[in-house]
Amino acid sequence: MGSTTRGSGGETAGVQARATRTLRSGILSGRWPAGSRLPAERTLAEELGVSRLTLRAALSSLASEGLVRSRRGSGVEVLDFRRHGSLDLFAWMLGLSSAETDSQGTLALFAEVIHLRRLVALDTLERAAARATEADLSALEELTLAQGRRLEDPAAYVRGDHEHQRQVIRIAGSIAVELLFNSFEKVLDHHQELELAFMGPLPEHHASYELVNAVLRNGVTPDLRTLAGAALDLVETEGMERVRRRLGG
Amino acid sequence: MGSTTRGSGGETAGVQARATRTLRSGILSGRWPAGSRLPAERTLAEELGVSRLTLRAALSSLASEGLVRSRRGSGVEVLDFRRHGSLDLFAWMLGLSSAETDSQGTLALFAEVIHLRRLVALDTLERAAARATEADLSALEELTLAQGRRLEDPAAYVRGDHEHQRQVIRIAGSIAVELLFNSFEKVLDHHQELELAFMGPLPEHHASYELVNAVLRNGVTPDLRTLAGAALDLVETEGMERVRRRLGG
DNA sequence: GTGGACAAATTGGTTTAGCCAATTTAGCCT
DNA sequence: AGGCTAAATTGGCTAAACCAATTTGTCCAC
Repeated sequence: MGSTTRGSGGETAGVQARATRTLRSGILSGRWPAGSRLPAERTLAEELGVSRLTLRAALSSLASEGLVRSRRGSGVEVLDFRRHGSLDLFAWMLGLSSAETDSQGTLALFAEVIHLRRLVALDTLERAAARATEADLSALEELTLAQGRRLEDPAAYVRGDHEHQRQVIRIAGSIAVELLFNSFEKVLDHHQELELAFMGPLPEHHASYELVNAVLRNGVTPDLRTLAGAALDLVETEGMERVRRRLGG
Repeated sequence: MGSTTRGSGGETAGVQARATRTLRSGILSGRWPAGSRLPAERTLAEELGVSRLTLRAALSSLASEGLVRSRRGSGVEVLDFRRHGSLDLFAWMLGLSSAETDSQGTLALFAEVIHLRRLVALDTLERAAARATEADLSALEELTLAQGRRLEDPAAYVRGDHEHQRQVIRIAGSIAVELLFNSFEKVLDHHQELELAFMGPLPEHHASYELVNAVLRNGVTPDLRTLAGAALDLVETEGMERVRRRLGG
């Protein structure tokens, strides 16, 4: 037909993606509390200014995220994301608290991810040390060298650091940990400035690669295990202190 | 038709759900390798015998699971789930390897989840011990009593055990760990018989609650920490041995 | 031949309209 | 009241069509 029935105002990218974000925010922020029911599809579609089918595609995504559950004839029930959600939700939750300049909430969520990462780090390092081949080790050292060339490009350095971590995880041979790391990465990607604050000065951070590579090459003795654990605790404490300063001012 | 997959994270038996499962299986099994492109929506819809819009709803779910990415004009790209997937995929991966009677793969995946759970268990227990109130403790003891009444109903016992674990996590106050636990639960729900094998005889398992509750009540000293860690390792080793026997015959 | 501009074909994105199926609700009969 | 039936509500799915971005093919100028 004639003129396009485009919604008023600027659209970002994708009507469906926008609807999904709106609904997800509404659920995570408690606007639609767990146990309640969303408005009927036809109503909700009109409220959001999208067609019913676009709305349904959005609901389909939310359902696979464990946020809602639809039952024919009954309606769309809002689930308790603490019981049914996955870690990927953290990225969105961080986005919310950040938008409201809720530095306390942001800090707490960020700290949880960092802590969880630390919990699996030592075990993963051990397993990697037990399985690393010579080719693995030289590949890691190549990544370390590449990181040295990115000291002036923080964004690239962070990406490279993730790649290094992923490589260690692959050597360790745990698909579960790698998938878990994907969730971490989504969170950290949304708050790169916080991760950079956590890392501290990049030259110092870059030096720490040598330590990791040495551990992987020489294996982990029980004594070294205790030592490495303490070192990781220290990294977490000092890093979060930097993040706190960055957020609190 | 199919067995009714109950509530929580499961999928109902609809046309869209079936299409989603088909596509997800195809991707996870490597039929459509990472980096390749799915057939055009119109083609794929006809192949699967669904309308294009139903197919799109399925693709929408897969996209939010990190399995595919569609770009207008270009097509639907299959992503590398090891780089973009979340832990929730484990439930489906286990479903696949089980269907092919691939007991080796099933065992490896199950072991990974158990191991990951053990990695966060001790830390969570410590945090819970540091924060538990009197009300928390009596609530846990109530759950323990309820478990005693379920010794003859394994399915109910497993659900109750998950509830107990979740309660400890809530006391510990970590949303991240609770969301992680949701992913564990999805996996374990799909293989309840393996979790029951892991647990061993229920009366013995039920006795172990007393230990956990005692630790929560008395706090965790450094000595106790080492001891509890060793105990958890033992539980993992013995439990997986039982699972291995169950699978291997 | 080579390179680039440009049109056509391909492909995902979205809307409208409508029918089917399960659930809920309201009213009726006993 | 209590229980059964029919209507209203609500999600599930399909069809046809058009828009927008990308890719591909073609043709012309050099």
